[in-house]
Amino acid sequence: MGSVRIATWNVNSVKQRVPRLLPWLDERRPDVVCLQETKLTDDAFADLLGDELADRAYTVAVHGEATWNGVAILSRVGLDDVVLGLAGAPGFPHPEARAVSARCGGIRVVSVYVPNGRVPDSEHYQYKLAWLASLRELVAAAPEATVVCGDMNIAPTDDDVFDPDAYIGQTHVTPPERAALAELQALGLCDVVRDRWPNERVFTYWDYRAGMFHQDLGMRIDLVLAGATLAGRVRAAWVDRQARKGSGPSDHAPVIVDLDEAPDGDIGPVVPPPSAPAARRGSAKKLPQSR
DNA sequence: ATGCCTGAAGGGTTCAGA
Repeated sequence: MGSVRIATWNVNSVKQRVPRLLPWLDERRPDVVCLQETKLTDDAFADLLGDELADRAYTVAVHGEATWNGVAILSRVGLDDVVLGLAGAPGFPHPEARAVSARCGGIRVVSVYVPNGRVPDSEHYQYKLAWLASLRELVAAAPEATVVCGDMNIAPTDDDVFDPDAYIGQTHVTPPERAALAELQALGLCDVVRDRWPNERVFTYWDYRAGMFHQDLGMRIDLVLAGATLAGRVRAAWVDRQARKGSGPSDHAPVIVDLDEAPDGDIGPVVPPPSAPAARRGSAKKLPQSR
């Protein structure tokens, strides 16, 4: 197996994102792509993208539903042992399409869309925590060669939001959520983007409203969490901000990680991404307010 | 003061997102 490029992207409706997704695949040429918020049934996904993805040599594992949620894995380095959903995970009230995993090029890849939580201490927030506990159980079986990719809906630390004060009392930053994420990482998973950019301002999500992207007022909630044998192979790890620009973007940017070939080979030099994120903090700014 | 954008379903408006 040669080097492998793994990407994850919450596309916020694959149907709306086709004009951005296909050119992005052609430009970035990822080997494995984890998608979230596809918002399509599996049949609709196949009708919409089956031919386009086959033309690009991708095999696909989809786990979707109408209207909301939906995850997928695209791979051109093999795709087997597909598992739909998360065994034992709670529903709200019924199981939702928030996880799919497959073995791609010898790597156990998990694409996840963690529940939002809505409001701390709500039923949905409890659902989020319980769902994360189930995810931990799944990963615990074999964390070393596993990579969990997706929209975690948790900012790991205060450095992962543009202004911690703006998030007081909000989901995504509460101690129980961060503890659940830390427990997942305690299985041996590395947050490879933060490890690569320990002191940089790095976000993956910016609200559509109020010019938040233009001002770089965002959050880092889309993560690539790699098991030890994979984390040691990371050559590059970066957020593809270009995909958040222009017309008709998702509100999330893709995260791209390149792994060196051969687990027993030498680790190559760390190559910077095309554009390193700027090291600066935004001024105080309120969040767009909920109704 | 404000759901400030966007997407989806469904129906002329509402919910969800983070």
